[in-house]
Amino acid sequence: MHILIVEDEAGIVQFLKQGLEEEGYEITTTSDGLAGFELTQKQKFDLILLDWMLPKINGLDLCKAIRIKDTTTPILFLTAKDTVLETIEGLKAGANDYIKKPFSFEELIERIKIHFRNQNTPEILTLGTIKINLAQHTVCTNGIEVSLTQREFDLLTYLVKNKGNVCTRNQILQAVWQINFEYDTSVIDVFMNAIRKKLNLKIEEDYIKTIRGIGYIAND
Amino acid sequence: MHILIVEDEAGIVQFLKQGLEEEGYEITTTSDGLAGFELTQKQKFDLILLDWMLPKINGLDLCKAIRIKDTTTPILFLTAKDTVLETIEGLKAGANDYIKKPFSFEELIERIKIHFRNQNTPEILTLGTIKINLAQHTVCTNGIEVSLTQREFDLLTYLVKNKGNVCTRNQILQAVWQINFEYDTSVIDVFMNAIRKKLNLKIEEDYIKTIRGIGYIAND
DNA sequence: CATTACCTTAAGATTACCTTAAGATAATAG
DNA sequence: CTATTATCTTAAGGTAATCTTAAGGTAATG
Repeated sequence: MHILIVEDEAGIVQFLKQGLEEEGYEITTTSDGLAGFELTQKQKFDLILLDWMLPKINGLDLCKAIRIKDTTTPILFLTAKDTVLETIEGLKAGANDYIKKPFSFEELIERIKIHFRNQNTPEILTLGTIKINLAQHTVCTNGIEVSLTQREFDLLTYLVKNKGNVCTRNQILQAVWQINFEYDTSVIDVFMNAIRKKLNLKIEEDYIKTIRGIGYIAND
Repeated sequence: MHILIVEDEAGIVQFLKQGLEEEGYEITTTSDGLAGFELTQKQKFDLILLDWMLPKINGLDLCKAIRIKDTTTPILFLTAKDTVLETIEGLKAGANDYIKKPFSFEELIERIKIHFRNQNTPEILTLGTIKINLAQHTVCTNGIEVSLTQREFDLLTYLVKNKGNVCTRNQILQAVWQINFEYDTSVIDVFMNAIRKKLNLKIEEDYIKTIRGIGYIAND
């Protein structure tokens, strides 16, 4: 679990980083809002801790900016601005929690954990007659096991997890290949081809549809 | 959205029920923990507000009991027990938030909304009987799916997003074609034609009207 | 009635995707 | 540590969908 901390007071950063690392989280820190924003656009974090008063872009605006593209990553304010109005403003900006300084580290941990609690995705994903068993790392179509390579498996899983929504090529590259920038490659095509072959999907057969110019979509 | 309130102080119940109903939520209330538990086993709520001190079963135990079978429904504590230790205990029992009395009703609303935020009602744009589903990248007219190409889709989406406002040809070129300078082309016409054909729009039919000399306007 | 803007169609150009194969890399076994 | 194998990535040719251009027709405007 990778947490981004955007905070400019070195002491607090140090305190948080150390404490959270002891809890087993991977931590990235930055001290100004602009750098924080750029980080969030380049890579995906599992959770973001935000101070309100920050150089360049303040926490509130940063929160809003992140939420334009990303509506799911939990954002927790951690700030000395403690009035009700400020709290409401923070939450309205898209934050998931608003914790006032001074705070109990123990409580912070618990409030962070809330957001990781229900990330245990079901063990078996389905797409029509295709079954993906995440625990066993196996894929069956019509009851017959099909052997997929790692990348094939990851790609298929990603599409199925986002069943019903278009996945853009860039989103796929980010999620499956961890390539974070605009990049001209045709790997996706090659793997889509492999998957379709192994699962006997015709292109017209709509379990996985190509959306020209955008990406792909999985659907039962 | 259906909220269960488990709280034994009649005044608070009344206050919450009324306020939340005004916000458009459906409210069920009960004043003791056991009844609350039985309700949760019988029906599914979208969110649960819990007091700590309750007759028969206290809020903490109730929370744990609910979490045995149901790990997803958001549970919010709303209690006068305000120490850090109690907060942590509440969160560890499986609650999603812990709000201390006295609380601001406005803040409560925001903290409730957090949990409904990503119940992603798919973003659907409409224009009369035409529905555009952005996530699925599909367009339906009178319930029948119509297949549009990328450009057609972008153009239609742009017009519908600006429903009620005239879009000039230059604005359209900028938004859909990323052409930023005065440019003599008739692509727009070609695509408008294609869209109208595919969606069975007559020119007199006013979902999309031509504003001669200016551009186009979409309207229900 | 002349002019202008828009509609419509079709053909050529372009782009995106599919497919295959070969070279590069990583994992595994000898 | 090297050989072998499996997997990943790059590259390139083919194909089909899509986009753009262009040109003739039609309706609106003054």
